[in-house]
Amino acid sequence: MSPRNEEQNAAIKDERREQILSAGLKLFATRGFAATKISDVVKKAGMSHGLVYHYFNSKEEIFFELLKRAMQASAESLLMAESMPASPLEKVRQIAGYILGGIENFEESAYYFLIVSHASVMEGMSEENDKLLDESMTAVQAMVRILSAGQAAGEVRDGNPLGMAMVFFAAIQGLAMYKLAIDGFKMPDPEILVNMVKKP
Amino acid sequence: MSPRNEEQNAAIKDERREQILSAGLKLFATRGFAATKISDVVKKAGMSHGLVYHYFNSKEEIFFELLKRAMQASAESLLMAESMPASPLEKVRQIAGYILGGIENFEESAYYFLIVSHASVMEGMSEENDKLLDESMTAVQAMVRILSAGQAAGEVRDGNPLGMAMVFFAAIQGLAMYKLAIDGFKMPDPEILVNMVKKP
DNA sequence: GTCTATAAATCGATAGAC
DNA sequence: GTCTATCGATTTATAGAC
Repeated sequence: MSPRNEEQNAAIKDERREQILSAGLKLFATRGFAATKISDVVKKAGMSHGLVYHYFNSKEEIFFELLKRAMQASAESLLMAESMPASPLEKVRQIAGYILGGIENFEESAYYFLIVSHASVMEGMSEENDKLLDESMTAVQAMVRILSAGQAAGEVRDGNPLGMAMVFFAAIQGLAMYKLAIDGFKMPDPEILVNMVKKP
Repeated sequence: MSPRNEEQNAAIKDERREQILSAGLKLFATRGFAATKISDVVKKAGMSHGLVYHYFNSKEEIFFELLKRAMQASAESLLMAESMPASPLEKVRQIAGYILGGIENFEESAYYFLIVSHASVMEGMSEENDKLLDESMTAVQAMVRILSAGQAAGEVRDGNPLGMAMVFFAAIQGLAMYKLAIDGFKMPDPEILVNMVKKP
């Protein structure tokens, strides 16, 4: 029988890593870092204890990789929405609809939002973690730019755009939490978030 | 030397319990239940390991007592605001200002909000815990009544009052998290939350 | 590459002295 | 009422066989 070549090994390696990350995503999101046991990840990923440590050096490393992806995903989707050909208020509407829709349908996005939430309140983590958290401001800054443009266009209320952006994301994080915590919770109309910033 | 009487013992007992609860409040709020070690509580409360277990039977019992207080406090303050002689929209304004002000000044209220957040995403806890969580709907229901009255009075936007109430509380929970997580974070203008429900 | 068995460290909780 | 010492269970991480 022929030995596996390097490409096949690399493919297996990627697949196993994704299995672990996929299992970790849901567990870390719903239970938090400390409350998630490696044995939970092992069980959900359907592999042995030792194999997880063959692909990741520690529990924190798994969480850290997920956090990195969460940051990148949120920053990218915000920057993409910002670059769309639409009015500022319409961009806000699209962003709200996109994110709340993703959470409602239990897509990965909901879990990623909660990963960020948990990371925010974790203290004493690696310096790299804190560095990543700073990057989370990319999405906030994009929203601030959109709201400022909306104010210039007379579509968005007067007031501090940063304050509005923070309330916007705070509400989304809180709603993501409710979605996981409250059985049968239905996401509210995204237009409620739009109304918050829409000029009367 | 005279022995302590029962009243003095009861006073000591109350004081020690409060020390433990006060330490636990901040730790559970900022780190979550699983990530908070009894040794952390011991250190912060300034007493021995064994003494904590003299006053509480388990780590969960400490958390549970705090959750009970959090639920009662939020329900009471909402019901009190509801009974005030003011227009529905003005009640919303007062509630938003009161809660955000409390969080801004790092009063206990911020920690209590996060206790509820953590309890929401904890699974496999005691049945009593779940029962308490149901009671958290008292505050939501009060807000729904206020918003409905506001709609009848033409002060509040049309739309599902429950959805607005959930976004309202979700935003507050998210902001409480930011306050603890982000160094130097300033609470936004409560009027942003009022704008969300105010009829144009 | 994958698994089982186990080491090493941590943590919640208890026992018993003062 | 309070403390120190320790048990017992759990959990992260590693070692070594296949």
